[in-house]
Amino acid sequence: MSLKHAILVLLETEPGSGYDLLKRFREHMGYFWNASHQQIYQQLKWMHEAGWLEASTEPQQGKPDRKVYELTPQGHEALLAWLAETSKPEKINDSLLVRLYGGHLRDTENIRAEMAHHRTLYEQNRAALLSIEQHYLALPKAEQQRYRFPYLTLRRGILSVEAWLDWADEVDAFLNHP
Amino acid sequence: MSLKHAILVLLETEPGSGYDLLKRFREHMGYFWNASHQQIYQQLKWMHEAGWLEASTEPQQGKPDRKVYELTPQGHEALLAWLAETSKPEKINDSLLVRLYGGHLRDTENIRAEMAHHRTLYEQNRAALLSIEQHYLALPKAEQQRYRFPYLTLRRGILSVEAWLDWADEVDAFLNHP
DNA sequence: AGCCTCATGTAACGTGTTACATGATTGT
DNA sequence: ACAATCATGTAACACGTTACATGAGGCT
Repeated sequence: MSLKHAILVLLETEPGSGYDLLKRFREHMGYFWNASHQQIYQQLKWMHEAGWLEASTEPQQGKPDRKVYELTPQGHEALLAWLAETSKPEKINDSLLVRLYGGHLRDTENIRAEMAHHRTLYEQNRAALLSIEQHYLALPKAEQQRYRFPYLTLRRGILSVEAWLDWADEVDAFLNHP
Repeated sequence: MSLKHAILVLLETEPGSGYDLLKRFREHMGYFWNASHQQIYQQLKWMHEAGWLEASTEPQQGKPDRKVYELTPQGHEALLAWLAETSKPEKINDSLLVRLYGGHLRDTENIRAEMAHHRTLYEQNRAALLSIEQHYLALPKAEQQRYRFPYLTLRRGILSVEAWLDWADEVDAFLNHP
C-alpha cells in the first residue's frame, strides 16, 4: 500500500538513485513488490519535498547525472513509525479469477491458452526463485543471518508460486474432464 | 485491474443495485476481489454514462429507492471483448513483506504480534472457504456443473490461504530459533 | 441510548498507468 | 542499422481510499 515506505526500506540499507531503486525492486523484491520508474521518481520527488530524503547529484561521463537519495532523520523516523503501525491484510484484486468466474461466457480453448500462458510465466518465476534460494543456502552462516529477513520473503514467493501452479493443475484437470 | 469488468461479470448473471453488488463481491468474490461501495457507485455511474448499463429505479417503502442496473448490448460487448483480451499476471504489492524485509529495524515481538494477527484472519478465512466448499460438494451434479467456474476460483482461494499459513509456520519457526 | 443494516451518493486526496520526451554508449 | 542499457523526468488520466453526508427501521 505504500511505495514510499518500500523505498525507505531500500534506501535505509543503502542510498541510491531512482534508477538504482528500480533495479533493486526488480532484483530483490520482484515477487512481492512492483513499481514503474515513473512512479518511483514521483514518490522520490514527494519525499524529497517532504524532507524525508536528501539528494545529491553525481555527475557522470557520457551518461546523465545520477541523483542519489538518502534518508534524513525525519525519513528514518517516518519509516520506523510506519513499521510500528498495525497492518491490514493485502487487498486482493485478481483479474484472472474474474475472467475465470465468467468462464461460461468464454471459449474453453481461450481459457486453456490463458492458463498455459500464465503457467509458463509462473514456472520461469519459480525457477528463478529456487536458484536464488540455492545461492542463499550456500552462503556461510553469518551471511545467512544477515539476510534472514529477505530470505523469509523469498520463501513466501516460493510457496506462493508453488500454490499457484498446484491450482493451475487442478484447473487443467477440470477443463479436460468437464 | 478492472473493477468495471468484475461488475459486468456479476451483472451479466443477474441485474442488481450498487448495494447488491457490494454484497455479491463480499459473498462470492471476497477471496479474489475487493471493492468499497464508493468505488462501485463511481464505476456504475461511469458505465451508465458510457452506455454499458441501463438503470431503473425501484421505489421501496421505508427504505431509499433501489437503482437497479443491467447490461445493455454495448455493455455485453465490452465484457466479451475484455474476456477475449490477453491478460497479464497480477501485480503484487504486499506491504507485510516489505515490513518483514525491514525486520532488522523492528522489535521481534512486534513482528510476532503482526504475524499472529494476520494468522487469525487467515484462519477464519480458511474456515469460511472450506465451509463454502463443503456446501458446493453436497450439491447435486447438475448444480455443481452450473457453478464449476466459481468453484475453481474458490479452490484458488483455499490453496492460496493454505500456502500463506504454511509460510507463517515457517516464519514463526524462524523467529523462535534465530 | 447506541449500533447495525438498508441504500445512496459527493469531494478531496493519494496512488498507479500510459504516453511522451531526451540523449549518449554499448552490444549484435 | 537496430535494440538495449543507462538515466532522468512531465502530463494526463485511471483507479482506489478516506472522509463526509443523509435518513429510516430494527436489535440490544
